[in-house]
Amino acid sequence: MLRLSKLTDYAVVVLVRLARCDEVQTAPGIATATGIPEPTVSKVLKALASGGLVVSQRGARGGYRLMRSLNEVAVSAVITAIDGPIALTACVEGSVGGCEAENLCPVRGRWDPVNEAIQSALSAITLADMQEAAMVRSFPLVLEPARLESSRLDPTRAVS
Amino acid sequence: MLRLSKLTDYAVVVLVRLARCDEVQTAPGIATATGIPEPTVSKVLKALASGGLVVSQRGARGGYRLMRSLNEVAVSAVITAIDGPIALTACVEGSVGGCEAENLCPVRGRWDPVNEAIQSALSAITLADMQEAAMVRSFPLVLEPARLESSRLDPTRAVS
DNA sequence: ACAAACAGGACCGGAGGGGTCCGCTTAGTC
DNA sequence: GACTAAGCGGACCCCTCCGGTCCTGTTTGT
Repeated sequence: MLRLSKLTDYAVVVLVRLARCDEVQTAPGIATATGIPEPTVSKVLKALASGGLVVSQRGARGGYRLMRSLNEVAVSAVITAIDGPIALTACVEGSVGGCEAENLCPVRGRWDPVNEAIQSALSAITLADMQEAAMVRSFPLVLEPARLESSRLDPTRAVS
Repeated sequence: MLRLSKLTDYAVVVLVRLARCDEVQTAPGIATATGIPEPTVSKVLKALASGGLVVSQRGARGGYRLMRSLNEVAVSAVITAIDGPIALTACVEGSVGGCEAENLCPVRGRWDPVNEAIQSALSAITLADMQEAAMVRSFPLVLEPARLESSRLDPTRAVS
């Protein structure tokens, strides 16, 4: 299913929310504004901060602020910040020298072109593009009358 | 991490193995040839058969045969056969009307362009491409002396 | 000094996937 | 026609990972 972690989804919401003004916004404030639980918002923001997508202001009256504007942030950057490096992992990931038949295994390196293709695809899409896509979905009555309803109820609204 | 299921990885190995000859090959035979446990090979082949990537011959002297040649099979087809539709799922997948703030939620539809980009990227790569990439990795001494070793030991050999 | 807010880690519960097994059906072979 | 090799479909378990929460610092404005 090529599942993307839900945290990454939250990250996009938080980043878009952060783009609404230039001043710092607190994690509790974003939580109430977006409906995402506060601890989760905090967790997401920490990851985004360490990923260089937002800057944090500690102490009282602190909060977070966008580092770059939305059209300068690629989706790949968000995914990398939340989920780590983008990779369709082959074999057992994280196990150092775990596969005993490494030399015989015909899989080694096989997914590299796929990884590169996905990487370039995700680098070409910015958060501004995603925001625009969401905007389109906000006016389904005009553009695509049947789409909102079907997509809301159909969990298989996948691309393929 | 954009994790891809290990079963899909196995599927590629199995398909490449199947491409070695036109005659039917049994699941136990492929299991011994690839080192993948026999029940798992069987499971993968079942999924590939229902996905139309291989055809099965039942009964004694039965087995599996490729439906199309490797350069006619896109990676997206394999992923779809094993893992289901390709989608970076937003919100809670499978829950019908689970999100109570659907109209307010700014996420709805946001990932659509990303899904489409990934879909097109995966459709452009065939198993023949992956096989070729694996072949390059088979001669690291000539092409890239340091690559085999580093990639073998480094679980973070991701694209980004 | 106090309080508000971030930082960093520990922790837990549930869902999903890897992997296995079993009974059934099909179809060559002797 | 019986036997057997092989696929078919499903049930099942265990383990890992992720979502989500919490707690204890540390920083900094008031």
